[in-house]
Formats: sequence, structure tokens, C-alpha cells
Amino acid sequence: MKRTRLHHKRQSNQTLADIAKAASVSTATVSRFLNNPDSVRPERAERVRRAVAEMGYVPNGAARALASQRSMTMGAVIPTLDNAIFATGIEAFQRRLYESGYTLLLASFNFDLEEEVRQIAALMERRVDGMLLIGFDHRPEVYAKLDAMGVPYVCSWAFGLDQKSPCVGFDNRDAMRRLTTYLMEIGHRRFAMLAGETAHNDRARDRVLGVRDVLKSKGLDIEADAYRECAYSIRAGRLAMRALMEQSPRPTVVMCGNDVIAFGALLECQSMAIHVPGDVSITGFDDLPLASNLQPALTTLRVPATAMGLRASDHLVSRIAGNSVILQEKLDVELIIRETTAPPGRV
Amino acid sequence: MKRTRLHHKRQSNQTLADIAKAASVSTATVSRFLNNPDSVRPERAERVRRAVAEMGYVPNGAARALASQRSMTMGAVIPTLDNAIFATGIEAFQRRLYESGYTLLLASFNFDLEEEVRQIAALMERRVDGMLLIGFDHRPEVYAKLDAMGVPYVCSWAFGLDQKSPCVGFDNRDAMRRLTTYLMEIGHRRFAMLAGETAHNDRARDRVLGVRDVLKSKGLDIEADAYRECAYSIRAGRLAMRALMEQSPRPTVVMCGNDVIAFGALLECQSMAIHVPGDVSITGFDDLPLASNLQPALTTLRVPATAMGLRASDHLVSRIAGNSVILQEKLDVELIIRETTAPPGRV
DNA sequence: CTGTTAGCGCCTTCAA
DNA sequence: TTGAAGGCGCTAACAG
Repeated sequence: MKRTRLHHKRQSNQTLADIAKAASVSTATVSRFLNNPDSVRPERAERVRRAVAEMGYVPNGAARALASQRSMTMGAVIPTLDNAIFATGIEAFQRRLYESGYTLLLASFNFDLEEEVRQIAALMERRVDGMLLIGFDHRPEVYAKLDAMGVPYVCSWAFGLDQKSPCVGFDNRDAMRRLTTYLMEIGHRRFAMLAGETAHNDRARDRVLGVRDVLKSKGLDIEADAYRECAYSIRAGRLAMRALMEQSPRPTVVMCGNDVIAFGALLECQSMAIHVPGDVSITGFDDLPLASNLQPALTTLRVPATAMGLRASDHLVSRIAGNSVILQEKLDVELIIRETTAPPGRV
Repeated sequence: MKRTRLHHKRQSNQTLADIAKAASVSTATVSRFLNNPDSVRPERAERVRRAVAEMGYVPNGAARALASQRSMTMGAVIPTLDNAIFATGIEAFQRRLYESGYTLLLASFNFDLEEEVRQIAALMERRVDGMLLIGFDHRPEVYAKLDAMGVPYVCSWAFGLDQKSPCVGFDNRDAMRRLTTYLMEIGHRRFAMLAGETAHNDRARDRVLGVRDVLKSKGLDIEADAYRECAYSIRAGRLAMRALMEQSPRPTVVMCGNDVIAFGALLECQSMAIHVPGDVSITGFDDLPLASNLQPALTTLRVPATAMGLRASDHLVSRIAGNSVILQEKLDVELIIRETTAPPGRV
């Protein structure tokens, strides 16, 4: 393969002044035309329009941002793109932003809150007009800096009236309560949980709390050795499930922190020849596309990832525009009962 | 939920001048300290460092970009984030960019090339210093604009020496040739293909060509009714697979455009009680984490998504820095033979 | 509705 | 090594 030095002579692009001259108007008029076409008399607007088209003019966003104090750019800092549910949410967020004239600056921090601080700092330097965060668990300096700089932000993927932060999300705890209640109703009593790692992760923590809320109200709990935390990966789910099922007595149901862990659990059962739901029931969280396609199809909670991305975008755009918004918006999580859950069999 | 109007008084942040005053130096010195600390005498550097820390100074990226003509921002325009393999590549790309001081501007276009033109235009306005594209199929105006503005770009997810564009990718066609050759070696002759949609998608097209290359060299081909295109989704894969298997004679092997389609095909076989690989072999492309976990585990081609993201970042950063780079870099695709392929059974 | 004219905050010669 | 000063390209009063 040949190595070559390419000289990228950053072309001296056209500027507003060039267009103004070509169209025989002032730079102010060109600027107005660009930002609010109707404020320019049709005849001259047409002249400007043509000059812009002919000269292939591309406005300089940096200059625009500096002068207007708005970058038309929005930041999002997420744990990882490797989890499909985040990817879906971000996809929707970006699409909606674009429709509103904004561009997405994206960063991920791999569930490391210190790294998140740095990524957020980088976005603040780029002067994002608003910021999307996941959950409420963030280093205090994050909130401090965001407030100090007056950057509007919204937390998603979670909801809590006790929180002071604006949010567009769903109630992880309540969702898990509903699922747990259902499981108890069909007769389960011996619960196990394969939770996501709860350190620095309020969503994972709330999901565990939701399960415990319901169990405790009936005088039950998850036994110490029936509770495990693992990474959000199929492999981690499999390993944890295997360890769990090698104990006895076995639980009658295993609730997983998300669908990916549940996939791992389910797959491991297949290779251990443990029948689901005959021998053990399994539940997930998210409702990824795969959940409904696996055999048996996964009982889970449907997270409104797309709706959340859209609403979060609208929330930020509205606030920046100075409009009133719902400060804490709660979206619904749907309980999806499929085939991996059934009343407990032989006790 | 209460609606509230939040007034985000865009705080009048500190500027270079404020820091300069506090540290009793000129703005030039502060600027130098920020961009090249060693060019400032230690004693004064320390004064500046302290002022910056105490005052919580955050440089204004827009001003910096305007003055330096570099935004320290890189664009990426991808088909969709909903395909895990893209998400993985972008994740790596972003991480590496960050290490080099760049921030990622991300846009997706849902496989619609007109939409891609618009998304790219938006990124060009934001004055990205470089751009990552997927594949070679783009509207001519994209290349024209990129060249006219002197924005370095690199195409990924594909490789072709006949292409004039810089790229960091892999050879889709050759990869499929290898897989097809293997299938013929173990005895297959009746091939079917569930390709991705090939219109405006050179990667999907190349994968089909690769299969045909090998078949034709043996005087074979994919029969017309054994070739179908479908979206990259489990559902589309299932539907296409069902239609395919309702015909007769059935193919002995079904090659899929990617793993997601293959998952659909495999799952559909399960619900149709068609044994894989006994009744039919199935292959994928990508090697998503799920591929090795399904039962039977999927035979597929491993795409170096992470490596590609890293290399693409390095490529762009190097070129911007004026260093020489490998203009067309080819990464390897690994043939992963697992359990969904076997010699054809009953003929 | 349109033109004139200050900046926006920082970088980068140029001289010292 | 440092400071002074002129832009970078655009927006947003302000006047007309």
C-alpha cells in the first residue's frame, strides 16, 4: 500500500462578504436572508439565493456561533453505544435534533463517571447549546459546571420526582415492581436476580429496588447467593446464570437487569438443558428486537427508547427557545409477557 | 407534571482576557499556555494555570475555531446506529478521536443518500476538520463539496483499489468469495442468498458479487427465485427465509447479507422445524456477539469494526496534521466457521 | 426593509 | 519568551 502525503489546502471559502458583493447587497442582508428569508424583499432575496447557489457558499458555523452565542449543536454523553437500546435512543435523538436545525456531538464514557466528566468538559468547550445525560448518577462537578455555564441539560432513562434535575425518562423502579408483582401473582416465591452493575448507575439500582420493594412487602427477599451483578453482555449473563443454576435450591425465576443479560441467561439454559420456563422463568428489561424473536420469546419491559430520544430533543430545543416545558416528563414502560415466564413447576 | 419556564441566562463566561488580567499576563501568553504550555516560562505558566483553575475558565471553542481555522471536531455520517456493527465502529472511532483531542459530530441517514447529502451539508457548516463516510456509494455532490471545501474524508466498511477515495476498510467481495469457496468445498451446489438491499449500497452489492464470482467460476449461479433482498432486520430476515423455504427444491445453503438477517433466517427455521445445518446451512456477515452464542452458533465473517474505527480516526488525524498516511488501508476479515454450516444432507 | 458598524473570544504574526 | 494588535466570518443593534 502506498503512503502518500495529501495536502489539504483548506480552501479559502467564500464568506458572507463575497456573497454580498456578488448580489450587490450588504452583508447584513445576506445574513438576514440566511436566517430569516422572509425579512428580505423577494427580489433581493432571489439575488442572494442565486449568488449563494452559484458560489456554493457554506456558512461558517464557528463565526456564526461566536457572533450569535449559539452553536446550534447539542451534546449527548452516554455510557456506551454497544448497548442497542442506547443506540436506538440516540438515533432518534439525533434525527429530531436535525429537524430542529441542531447537530449532535456525541461522546461515550464506558460507565466510568470520571471519564464522563472529561467527555462532558470537551463538549462544553465546543459550546453545545444543551446536553443529554443518561440517568441521575453523575459527579457533582458535572452539575456544577453545567449550571455555572448555564447549559440546559436533561437526564433521560430515568425518572424521579425527588430528583431536582430536569428529565425525560421512565421509572425503572416502578417498572420492576410491576413485573415482580406479576411474577408473584403467578406463584413465584424463590427469586434470583442478575442485575447490571449498580455502582454509579441509578437505573440498575432502581431496578433492583423495585424487585425488593415487592418481595419485602410479602415478607420475602432475594437471597444473598441468588443476587449477582454482571456487565451488560451476553457472555457475562451466561457466566452468571451458570453459577446461579449450579446452586441449590434453584430459584424458580431469574430477573435480569436488561435483555442482553437475559439473552445470556436463556442461552446458557439451553446449553445446560434447563427448560425455560418449565424449570425456571427468566425476565429481561428493554425489549430489544431479539426479545420477541427468540424461542421461547422473552418476557420483558418495553423501554420507550425512541420516544425518549424524540422527547428529550424537543425538551432541550424548547427550553433553549425560551418556551415552557414539562420539567420532569415520565414515559410509560410496558409490561410484555411472553413465553419465558410461567407459574413455577415442580417445587 | 408542572410546566415551567426555565430562564437559562447563558452566563457571561470568563474569557481569555479575564484570565490574563487575573494572572497579570497578556492574552497571548494565556493562549500560548493553553495550546503549548512549554512555550511559557514555568513561573508565569503556574500563575496562569492557577487563574484558569480558580476561575473555572472554559475556552470558547467557537472563537478558537474561528481564529485557528480548525474546529477540533470530526464528522461521521452513517446509515444507522440501529445496526450494532456500526455502533461498535463508531464507538471506537469516537474514543480514539477523543484521545487525539477531537470531538465527534454524528449524523445518520437511514440508507437514504439524499438525506446523507443534507446531513453532510450540516456537518460541513459546523466546519468539521475531517469526515468519516461508510462505503463508496455517495452522491457526486458529496465528493464535490468535500473536495471543494478541502475537508479530508475517509471511506470505511469497504475497500477497493479501483476507488479513488481514501479508505480504511475491508474487501466485502473477497470476503464473500472465501466463504462461498468454503461452502462449495464442503459440497454445496444449490445456493440461495438473502442479500441486504443493494441499491445505493456498494457493500451489499459487493457481497453478492463475491458469491457469484465463485459460483460462476464453477458454472453455477444463484437461481432467480433463490435470491432475495431484504432490510437488515430480524423480521425481514424471517419473512424472506420463510418465503424461500416454501419453495422447492430448497437450497442447501442460504447466505445472508449480514448477521441480523441470518439471525432472522435461523430463528425462522426453528419455528418451521427446519433443522440447521441438517436441512439447510446458513451463513452471516459481521460476527456480532450473538452469532457465537446462538444455538447452533452462526458461521460468519468477522468484520474488524473496532479496528476500523480506530484506524479511521488515526488516518484523519494524521492527514490533518500533515503526516503521510496509507491512502487505502485494507483490514482483514476472518472466516469464522461454526455450527450453522455442514455438508448438504439428503439431496 | 436595508446598510453601517461594532463586537463575539481567540490565535498568530510581528516586534521587542 | 512576551505583548500588542489585527483579523477570523458572522450577527445584531442602531439608524435611516
